Amino acid sequence: MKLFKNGVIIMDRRQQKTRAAIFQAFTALLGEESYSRITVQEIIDRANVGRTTFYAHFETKDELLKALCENLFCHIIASAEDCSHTHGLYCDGSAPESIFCHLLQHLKENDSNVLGLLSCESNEIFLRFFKDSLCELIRSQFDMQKHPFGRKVPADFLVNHISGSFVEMVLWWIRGRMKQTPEELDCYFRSVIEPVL
Amino acid sequence: MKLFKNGVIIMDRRQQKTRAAIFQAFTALLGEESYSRITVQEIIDRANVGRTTFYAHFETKDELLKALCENLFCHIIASAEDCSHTHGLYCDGSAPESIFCHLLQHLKENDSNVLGLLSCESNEIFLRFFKDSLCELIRSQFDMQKHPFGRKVPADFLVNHISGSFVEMVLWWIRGRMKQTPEELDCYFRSVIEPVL
DNA sequence: ATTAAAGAGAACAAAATGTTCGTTACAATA
DNA sequence: TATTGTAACGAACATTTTGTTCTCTTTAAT
Repeated sequence: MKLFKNGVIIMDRRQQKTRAAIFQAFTALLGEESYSRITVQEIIDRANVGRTTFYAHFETKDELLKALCENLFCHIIASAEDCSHTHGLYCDGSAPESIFCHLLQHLKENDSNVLGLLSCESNEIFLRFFKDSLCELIRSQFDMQKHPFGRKVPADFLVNHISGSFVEMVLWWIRGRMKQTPEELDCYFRSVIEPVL
Repeated sequence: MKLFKNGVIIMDRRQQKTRAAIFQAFTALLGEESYSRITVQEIIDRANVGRTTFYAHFETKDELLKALCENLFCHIIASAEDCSHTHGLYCDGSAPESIFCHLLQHLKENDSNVLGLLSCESNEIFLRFFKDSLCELIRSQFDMQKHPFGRKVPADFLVNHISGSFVEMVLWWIRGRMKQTPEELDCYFRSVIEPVL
């Protein structure tokens, strides 16, 4: 099914196409009904691929979901990592280009319809995935810093607090139809996070 | 199916039993496999009720889930509401009996196995439900208070931030095998929340 | 003791799952 | 360009799950 070359996975152009078609169909369906109600039949009908083809790519619906998550967040997190290398987490209070602002802007652009998935009926799954990625990102940046709360509160707790708050904020933003700009949101976030950094 | 008396629902003792049996079986199954993999057949086998009986109580598996959530959190939130009436949200910084500490202690006691559900594979569903209940509770307490952030950050944002942070903390606590006492956790939470109140 | 309702259990159609074929179409090589 | 491997097709299939419809029995409330 998959060919390996120099350690990286090379995909047949056909595979890429069907994979993309399945992802797209699945994403669209998630906007229409809850995850548990979506059937493989619906997916392959919309994606216009054969039944066998689907099962050749994904063992189950759950696997498809997982693969979609990985696809989605690896991009957004990678670009945030890039950003954090040059600017750091929140070292200087006045940095206009924080990771968080960067992430929010990235979300606003909404490539590959992350927002659609984060606001669909079954968004909890994506939220958890998003948060897990975020935790890793923040942790890698965090232990570099010395924080005054060092003894009072464990660093692990703080990493979770920051990631969790951010994800919950994004959810709040989306549910409120995204009336605020990324910059406004970033300002809110700094207000509640910087006092504890 | 259901009899009404003075506006409240009165249940036949038989109904109560089967309902309880179904809830219990469902809860146990959620600890063993993911929600999407659980079948109605498994539930009725474990609960030892007939197929017809199940569908007389719940239209779908999703409805059962929803009913379970409502059952779970109405108790825990009601007792927290009680507590908040006497002590307020976080008015005085040294109150040993905050809503949050109360909630954590309540969770620690773990009646009706809330912790099991919050740590099972499909816990996202319960988390959202928990957070929604919490948001309402905090909102009802919050707008009574005057907070210094009044202009800088919307109250709505703060309510979401507090509820969200709390839920994320509980999740972190459970995932870390609950090594901290409710009092320790409450202390952590105050450290990150009181600066923004 | 009477009555109304709930559960058991079997049987059923319809839908969804997951697998196995042989055949066709295409993509990456030489 | 010809060759070769393999992805996709599609039809057919057994199996599982769903949701409904019966009849009959048991139980709770009064």
